[in-house]
Amino acid sequence: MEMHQVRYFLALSRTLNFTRAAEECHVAQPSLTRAIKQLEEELGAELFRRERNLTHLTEFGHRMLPMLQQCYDSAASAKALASSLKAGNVAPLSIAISTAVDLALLVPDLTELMRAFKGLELRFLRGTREQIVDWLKKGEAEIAVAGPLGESWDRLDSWPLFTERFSLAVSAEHPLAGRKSIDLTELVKERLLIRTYCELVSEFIDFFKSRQLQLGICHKMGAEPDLITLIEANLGVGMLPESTTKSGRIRLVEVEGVDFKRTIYVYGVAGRQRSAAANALIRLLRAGDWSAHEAA
Amino acid sequence: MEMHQVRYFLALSRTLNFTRAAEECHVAQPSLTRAIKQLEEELGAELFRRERNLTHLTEFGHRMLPMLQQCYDSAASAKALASSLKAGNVAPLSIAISTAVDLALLVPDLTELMRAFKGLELRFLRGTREQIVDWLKKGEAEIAVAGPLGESWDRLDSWPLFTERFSLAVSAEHPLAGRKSIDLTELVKERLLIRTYCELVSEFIDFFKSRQLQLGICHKMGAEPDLITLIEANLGVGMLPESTTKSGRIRLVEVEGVDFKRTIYVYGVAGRQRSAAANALIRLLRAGDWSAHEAA
DNA sequence: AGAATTCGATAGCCGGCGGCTATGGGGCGG
DNA sequence: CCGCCCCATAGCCGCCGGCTATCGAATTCT
Repeated sequence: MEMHQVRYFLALSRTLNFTRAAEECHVAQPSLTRAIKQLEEELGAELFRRERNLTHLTEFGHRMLPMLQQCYDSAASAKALASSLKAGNVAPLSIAISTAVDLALLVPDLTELMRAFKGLELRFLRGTREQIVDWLKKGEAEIAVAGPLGESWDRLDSWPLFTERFSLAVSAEHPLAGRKSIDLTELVKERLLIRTYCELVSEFIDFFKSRQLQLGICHKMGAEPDLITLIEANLGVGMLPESTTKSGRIRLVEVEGVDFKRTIYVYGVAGRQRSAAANALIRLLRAGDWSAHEAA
Repeated sequence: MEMHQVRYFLALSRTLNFTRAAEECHVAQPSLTRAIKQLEEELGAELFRRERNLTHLTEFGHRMLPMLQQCYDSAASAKALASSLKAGNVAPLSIAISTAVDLALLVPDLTELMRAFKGLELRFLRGTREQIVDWLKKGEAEIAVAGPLGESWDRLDSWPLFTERFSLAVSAEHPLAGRKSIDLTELVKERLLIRTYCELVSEFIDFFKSRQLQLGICHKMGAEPDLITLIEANLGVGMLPESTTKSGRIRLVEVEGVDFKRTIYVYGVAGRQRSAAANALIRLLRAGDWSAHEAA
């Protein structure tokens, strides 16, 4: 079954006249006649009853009409959507963001971006390092914002934005809440909430091992807001990057002897064309003022 | 946009590998490559991002996928339905029946027909003489059962079934109910219900005119059951063919001097192939025993 | 009745398009 | 480093869908 046969069939089912249907399709009448014949042969039954001025669809043709109509319509709407996409340029911008990065960091630049690209549609993908690299590879995300993604893929274009310190976050009701700083050994006694989604989590664990320190009971958290909730409820404490938005019911405490830092990067894929919006966002992020978070 | 391009596109969007998609479609890889290129050119944007083992749909390709899938699916289901129709032979039989003919007349033969053609689907069209001829012309009905359709179309194949008399039907409460026969002049004083849908209605009117008789107030009825209802309610009387099914609350009275008859025919269209079921029904009807209705 | 018109089918020609093979080039893995 | 995998390109060939011309039959007009 070929598309032109479907087109001719639909025209003929409207006009019920081979000559006029052919005109409508801008072909000669014998071409249309032959196409209909072929279609009938392929389907195994007559579609039309030819009777000069009484030509009409057979019962069989009647049954075929809706499906062939749908076939043609969906092809037509595909073309229509294609040209509307090209005209309106409504290509959405997909951004992968590490679960360990606070979206609030991007808000000012996203606001600016939306001002520049009216009607731009954003799509946010949240996940771990592995997922982010996968999304970039498969083109499901055009750019990504995350901590270090390692050497997992050499086609990553990366631009550092800023480097920030971690510090201990505790509930306002927590015994340590009033302290300005504590010692590393004090931390071990606490119920520490592990940010399993953090790019540096394995380095973090290794850090304790290298100091011969045994961590106590830890909850493994899968999302930053969940972690914040538990800290607020005083069910644990957590080492949080300073850029993370924290509520008023949380206090920050410096931990002596821990000089843990992370760098946030914006990533793209080398050798892959990016949309104008994606390039603009990269430019905005790189030009942004990150001094509020920058470690001394 | 051609069907093979759509087919190749769908295969490629599954495999994400030009070589394997080509194998799936049983064509050489360059053929598929070219087809995809053409499709992309027609739609005005790239459908795939070619990256060896990371080849994937672009955002644009993602948007096109559902519609092209639907396009292909509906073509496929058209073919599927076609072969299932051919195998199961479930072509419905469309029968046009005059509003003036009681369906009960056909019931015995229809019962027999259904026994012979298990799973046969019937479609009944009810209408006036003009509608019936139109349905036959346009192929919307394969056969028809009605009174005389006139010389309106010379391609009508017609077979008479029986000829029957008309007589006067009145309510059991009507003054004439007890009478065996009345004179034509008595009829004129009654409120006569006119069967506008009857093939013989104009002949009927002409009959009165030719006798110089002025009809009184008449209701114009559009359907036989409505007419029966009004007679039962004693809101009028009607000249009904004897084959019409009447309830127990209706009495028949002969009208002297009126020898009005109608013949019921089964019709087909000359030079048009009929389904086996249609031919069988014609045969059944012609072979039927109509003596119960036949005028003396 | 005869002429003109309409409508679909047929015959036959031609060019383009979709099929193929062979091959190139570039990136990835052993 | 070699070989393989994957896609693109070049170029050839045969089919298929386009066309014109024409016919036959049925319908309409004169």
